[in-house]
Amino acid sequence: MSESAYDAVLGLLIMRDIPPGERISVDRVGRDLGVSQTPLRQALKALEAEGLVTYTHLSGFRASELLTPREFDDLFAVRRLLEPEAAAGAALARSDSDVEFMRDLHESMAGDLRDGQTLAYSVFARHDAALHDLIAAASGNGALRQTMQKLHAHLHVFRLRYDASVTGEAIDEHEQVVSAIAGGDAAKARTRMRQHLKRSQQRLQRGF
Amino acid sequence: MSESAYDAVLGLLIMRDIPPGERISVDRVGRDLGVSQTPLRQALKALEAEGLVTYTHLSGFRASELLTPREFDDLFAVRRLLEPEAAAGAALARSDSDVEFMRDLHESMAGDLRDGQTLAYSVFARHDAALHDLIAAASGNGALRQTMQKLHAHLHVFRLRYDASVTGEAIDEHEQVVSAIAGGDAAKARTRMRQHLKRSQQRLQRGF
DNA sequence: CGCAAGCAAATCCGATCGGATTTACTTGCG
DNA sequence: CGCAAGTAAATCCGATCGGATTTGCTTGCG
Repeated sequence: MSESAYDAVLGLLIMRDIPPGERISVDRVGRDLGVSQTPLRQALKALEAEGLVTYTHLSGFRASELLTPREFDDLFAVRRLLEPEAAAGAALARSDSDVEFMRDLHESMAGDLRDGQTLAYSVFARHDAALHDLIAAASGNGALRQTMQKLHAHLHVFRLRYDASVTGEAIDEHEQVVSAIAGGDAAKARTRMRQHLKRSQQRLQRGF
Repeated sequence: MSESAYDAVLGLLIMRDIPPGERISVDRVGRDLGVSQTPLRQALKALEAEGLVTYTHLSGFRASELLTPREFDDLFAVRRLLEPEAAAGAALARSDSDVEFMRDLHESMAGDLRDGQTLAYSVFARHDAALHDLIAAASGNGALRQTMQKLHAHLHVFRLRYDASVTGEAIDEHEQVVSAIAGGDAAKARTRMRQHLKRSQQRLQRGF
């Protein structure tokens, strides 16, 4: 039950139902979600360990603040260290089903974009996160994957720029990365992921 | 109070008072530590989020298993991605007090080694973790530092090889890294950290 | 002697209570 | 009218309760 509380609060944070910086009253949120304080406090402590909420003694929990421009850059600097290597590793270690899942995800994104023109950023962010995690998983390095997951890069970025519109560029770059992985070309996968992150950062930076 | 419970359980895990894989009874440990179940379960949930304990519904918590050889290699692969960059960043961004703290720590380690000949590995591991964290902090990249902290590399390695004896090599390598950082030479700091990690991995691997 | 069934102890885990602290509002005084 | 003091409501947070599940032991049967 504390697990469902974790998911519920995570959803509230992602969708900005709890805005960044706002206090999280265990009493109130517990009543809203229909869970008691005990499991909710466990969930909030876990979210604190992941850096998504902060906790102060005798003052309670509050949602983490939005990333500063500096923190945004730092986050992408770490991503640039990790993810190109994940892509390279995936190119060497991927299985057929890995590639299949990536192509499915990519097709789903590309299809949505063709249909509706403006793909809701919330949908894109979720799919994007899933694709990057798939690549990390395909690398076979569990520690690398977990490290990337704990960054919660997509969550932080979405909170920052939840009104962003998605250009087709990101989708194109994904296609480039995925095909390099499918082809087993580690060097190409690495550089294309590096390129994707660089451009993605630039796109999101407009608007700071 | 859940914070002190967190620290207490972390200590039990580090010192193998709770061996890897062993069940953690909330009742029992709570009584031993003199804290109640509510804060203890919060602490355990946080430790679960950090990967140090696992949790199964209706079965409770248990201490994470020891690293497999594969996981050990994966962990060091991630460290090799992160820490050389942290060292390079520290060389560029370090303050005088950063360097001072590093030298103090290093001197403390070197001094202990000269005196007692065989430095207890538990002491070394703690100081080593502190030094690596200092370097990460000096880089100025908070995301990078947090990412390294969440790896809990030193904790996992210590649990694996808690009986290891420390050679002077590690201390020497630290000296090399710190002096490169103090000198502001980013490239040198990067390669020396890379070297240190490589050798450290090799040293610890003997005994698998 | 082996195995299964059943019972008792331990454990899990959410709900709720109560003391302590903080926050917000109101009232009264300068 | 402004500010300070006091009070009430909300909140925090650990302790404890009770129902449900698991685990380990014992007992009895084949």
